Amino acid sequence: MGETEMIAPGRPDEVLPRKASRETRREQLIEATLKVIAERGFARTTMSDVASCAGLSHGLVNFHFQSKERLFSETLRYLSAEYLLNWQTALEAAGADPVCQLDALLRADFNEAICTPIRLAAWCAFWAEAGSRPLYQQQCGPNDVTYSLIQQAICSKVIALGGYDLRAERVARVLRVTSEGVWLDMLTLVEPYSRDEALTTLFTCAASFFPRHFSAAGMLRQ
Amino acid sequence: MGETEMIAPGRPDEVLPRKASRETRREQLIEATLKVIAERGFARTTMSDVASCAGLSHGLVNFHFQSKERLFSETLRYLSAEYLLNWQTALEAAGADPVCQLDALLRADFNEAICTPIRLAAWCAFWAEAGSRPLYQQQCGPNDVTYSLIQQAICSKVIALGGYDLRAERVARVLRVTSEGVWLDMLTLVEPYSRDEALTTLFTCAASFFPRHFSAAGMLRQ
DNA sequence: TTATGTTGACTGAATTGTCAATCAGAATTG
DNA sequence: CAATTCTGATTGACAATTCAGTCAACATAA
Repeated sequence: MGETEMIAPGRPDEVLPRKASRETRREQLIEATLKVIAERGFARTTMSDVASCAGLSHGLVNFHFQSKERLFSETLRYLSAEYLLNWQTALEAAGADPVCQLDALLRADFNEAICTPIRLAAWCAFWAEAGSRPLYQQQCGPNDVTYSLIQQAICSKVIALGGYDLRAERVARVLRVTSEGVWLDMLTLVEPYSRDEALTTLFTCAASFFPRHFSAAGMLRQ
Repeated sequence: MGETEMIAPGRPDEVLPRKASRETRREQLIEATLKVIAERGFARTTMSDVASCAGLSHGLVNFHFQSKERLFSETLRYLSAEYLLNWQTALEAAGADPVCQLDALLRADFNEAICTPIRLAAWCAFWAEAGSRPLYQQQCGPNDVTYSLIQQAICSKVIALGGYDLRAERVARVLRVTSEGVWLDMLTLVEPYSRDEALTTLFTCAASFFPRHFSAAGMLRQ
């Protein structure tokens, strides 16, 4: 009887039932993929690594995803969707004030849930492959464009509101790449700084564009 | 006389002598490695790809470099040294004025010789592997630290000179990551902008920190 | 029973690193 | 100046390994 497959009670997240639903397994394997990419790099990530990281057998990966290519593709889609949901949720919670919205958007990138070493490394790995495979553009192109447009629109409003003499497109671009850049620092620097310092750096940048609305600590009370 | 070594006139760089010196071959193979990494991505770069891209046989790669790992290591060292030389040369030519120095440093990253699609893609590939291998820190760590310190020192001088109320460390960091970020954009964006627009974006950032010394077009005449 | 998730051994293909044979060019000699 | 030797770069076949993808057998929940 079930004796052989006794699941230790009290850790439902660690030990999954022997047979899990399709969606559960897929997500489990995708999380394992992110982990392995972060630990071993894209080039040395094998299907067996992913399977054993998830505590499953090799064959299952090809059962749930049809190929390695698809596994990576779905992993990127997952990462991109998560990122999208994160900033859109933050934005909705910020209300109608453009300054609050920009503040929320900038903070969103440093949310504990998505600004983790594993996710940072995975993002960078996918960026690196962007040039040689259509994968990145396919999965992230539209999301990236949406993000840029929204951010630019918000910057436009802040510029109009404060009477600043700035080009929204470039300001938005600087803020976006600064955010990406401090992420990268956490990967490449020998002595990385904290997430707090990263966020402060980003706000230092925002404050220099919008000195009457932001400081290095974030938005100013109006 | 040298008759036997007649190189077809007009293309001394294309047709190499059948037997070339150690250094020449190594450089040729490293350039091929950069090209292949850019075209096919790190994960799908094989020794045979590199060899055939250089127009040489497979075995030669292992003859000149001992292993694939070493080939990548030497390639990164080459890239890093080239980058170092580029900004140091630009800095020396800029003279003693801190504003001129900062202008030169920012422009250096967009030098035609090093800001090419191939090199951009290769850098990003190495960044992606930075987390999982000691390779990046070994080859680039010291150079990166040197760059940061110099840039920070120059920013300090500009801040003092102009009486700005800014923290040099963070300003330098923002400028550095903005430069990296617009590089990345050229790789990941569906419709990348020009190198000119990239440089203008960087100067927009500098101008917001140092409005009395920089504009979106570069340093201002004093 | 039946559906379907799961396993692990197996296969074929790709790839890294090795090596003996080859060959171009420089040095040496006649 | 030509013939010869010598050095070391170059080649391509080969062995050993690794890995993606397949599949028949098995397990489990309904």
